[in-house]
Amino acid sequence: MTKNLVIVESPAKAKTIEKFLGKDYSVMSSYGHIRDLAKKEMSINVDNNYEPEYQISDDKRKLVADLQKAVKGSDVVWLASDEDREGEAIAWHLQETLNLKGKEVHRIVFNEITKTAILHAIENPRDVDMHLVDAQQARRVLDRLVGYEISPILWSKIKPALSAGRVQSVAVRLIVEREEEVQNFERQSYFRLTASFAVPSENAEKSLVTELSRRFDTKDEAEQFLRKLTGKKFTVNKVDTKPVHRTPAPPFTTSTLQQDAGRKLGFSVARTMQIAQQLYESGYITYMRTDSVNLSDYALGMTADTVKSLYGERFLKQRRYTTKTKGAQEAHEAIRPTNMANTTINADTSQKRLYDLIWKRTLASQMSDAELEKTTIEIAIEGEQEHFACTGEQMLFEGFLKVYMESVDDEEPSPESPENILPAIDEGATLTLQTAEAAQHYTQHQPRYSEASLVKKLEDLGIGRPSTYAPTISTILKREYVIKEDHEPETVECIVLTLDKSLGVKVSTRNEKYGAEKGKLVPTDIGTVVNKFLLEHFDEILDYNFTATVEKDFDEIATGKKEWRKVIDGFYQPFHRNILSTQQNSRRTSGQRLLGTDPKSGKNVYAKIGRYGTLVQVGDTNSDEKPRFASMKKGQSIDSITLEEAMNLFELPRTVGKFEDKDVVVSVGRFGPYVRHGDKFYSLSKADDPYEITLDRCIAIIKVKRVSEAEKAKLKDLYPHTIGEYDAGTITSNIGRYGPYITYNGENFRLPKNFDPLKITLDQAIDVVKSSLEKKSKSKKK
DNA sequence: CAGTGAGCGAGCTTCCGCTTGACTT
Repeated sequence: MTKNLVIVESPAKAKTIEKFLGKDYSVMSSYGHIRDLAKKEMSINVDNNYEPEYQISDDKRKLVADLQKAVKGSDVVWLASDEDREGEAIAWHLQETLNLKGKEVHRIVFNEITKTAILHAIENPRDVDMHLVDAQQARRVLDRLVGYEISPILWSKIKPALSAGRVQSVAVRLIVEREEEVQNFERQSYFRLTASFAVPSENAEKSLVTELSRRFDTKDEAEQFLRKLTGKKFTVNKVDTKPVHRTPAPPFTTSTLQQDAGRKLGFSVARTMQIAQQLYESGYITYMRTDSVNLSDYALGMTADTVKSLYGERFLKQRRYTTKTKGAQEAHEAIRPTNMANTTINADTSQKRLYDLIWKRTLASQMSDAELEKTTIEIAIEGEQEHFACTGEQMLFEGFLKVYMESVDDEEPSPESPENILPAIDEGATLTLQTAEAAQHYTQHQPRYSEASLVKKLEDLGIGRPSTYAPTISTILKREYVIKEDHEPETVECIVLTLDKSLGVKVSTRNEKYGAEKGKLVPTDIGTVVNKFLLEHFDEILDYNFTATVEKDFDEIATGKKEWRKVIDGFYQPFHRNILSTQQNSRRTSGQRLLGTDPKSGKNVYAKIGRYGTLVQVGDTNSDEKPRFASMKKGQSIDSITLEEAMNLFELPRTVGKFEDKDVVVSVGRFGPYVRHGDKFYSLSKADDPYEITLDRCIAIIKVKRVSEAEKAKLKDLYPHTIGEYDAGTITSNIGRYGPYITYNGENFRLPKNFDPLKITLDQAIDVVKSSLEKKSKSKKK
């Protein structure tokens, strides 16, 4: 009997596939890449034709040993990693690493996890495609060269531990440039003229709210026009009705799921991915890292059945979507429920909500267009070129809108509500003007990027992959290139001109709110300075088209038209010369700004980036006397800090007084504001201001901390608490860093939430031990 | 855990893309 070993990338996939194949097949997972360039150094031998030095990743050693063992006991090995560049490389690394000599080795691919697809794949094996592997090697080597050669320049020229890369540096650039636009934006005022007309109808009079076809720049123009309306004749000169269709959005990809979950559920990109992972592992949805909008035949059939049974044939329209995304690799299907018959699932609230979104989007993608009737009414004004107009929509057939409406980003106008029915009206009818007003409005700046809209932009540029969108955001946040910020709305007084039949034009004001934004990405000083430095010296890498350009080369490597080492050499030679000259010739950059002179000493005061963050400095660096330094507070920035604010920073550390014969000193440290009393430190609460806090308040803080410490010490005396004796010895309870736990026979078991570690009975404790041991043995079997 | 920032020099930091599991006190 032939023994077969199939290796896939994901363990959840392995589990599913194992069911489809017979006893002769065992399926294991590689958990993604098993080998990579060593982390420590460049690990690319530039002088030896860019030979990469690969190393089994630390966390994969045991796995590789297990795989090797499995290979030994098999006759045929099937490398079934994903059908894309990275998947091909994984297959090759497996081939290189596992001892496959004497074994029959095949490369197989399937992008649909069904029995038919897998059996078909096994009947059509091939060899590892070295051209595709080389394209991946080129990608990997390029990214390492860029990241590991530019980053050290930043350490020496700006600040240690900074980083640069093909993806992250462009992400930061987008955010910096958007912020510049926002800061340079000057809002323009304009006047919108609206009027309502009485429309006679059977029962009661109805109103028709319309807007003038022209907007005015100034109040005078608006007022003039408004005045002209009195006594004019208004005639309906056009009632235009035409059918419109709306088409559903394609099924979710990683990027569109992140966007929709962000807008509709308020999830961060990372949270969406975490919950999607849980849904995937529970078998509720297909793979969540994908750039494909494609649905398998199986999924199409299943979704069609669901549409028919829930809404009937009339609502069904089968559609196949094709991707327009740059550089998409489409190794997986779109994100969809594994079983459309699961209209809802048994899970926690977040999982349910995300699943619901995926289910609805999938269903809607296979439903009929919504059919609407769009009506435009135009009302001519006697003797004027301008006219009033309004549009309405009436739903004739809901179609997919029955289940799902795609949300849009805040940069786009929100979709009109599908139902806005206008009163019946005839062309040529004369209408009576009810009210008219001209209201001032202001133009608004472009919205700042949210996590999800940044992902969308990166995807449009072809930068980054589904598996890296979330990590990229966390990297630029971790480096403190950008922060997430809320922006309070600004209240602006707007002029409102109302036409009053007897009195003419009445002037009043109305407050409007502008510029409110939540959870948007904003660059920090470091982000801005690093971006400027990179643009000045490495504009090629920061170019929005850099990735697209190198991807073309990678494609040519993949088709065998180019040799990967030559492509890399063509890039590296000039790049490395630039690295050397930048290191040699560029000056240290600190983003320094002169704020003014210290009123006391007359010395210069600067704001700049230092080794540990942004700071203010009094006195010149090269003068005889050592300058004084103070760290900036959270929320302050080089661009916006004033001289006065800067000088205030020097009031710390501040001696507030004496307590028990020891100095009480207030300051701000690495971990926030604190009080020091002798050699003991006490954190200040958020409400306490280190510049204002009194001695009494400091003493109170010290005393409270002492009491709580004493209580903790007392509590500690109670532990370890003896619960009782069992088979192998005493069971005790304790409280550790991660909450209450019990110890038995040298092993620790976490205590479920509803148990009090001091009151738990012996029987309950034994239960906890037993059930934990059961769980452990189960997971071991897996 | 609660400093620092110049300069000296040790030793450290860093990329993108593929995948999940951790198990402490």
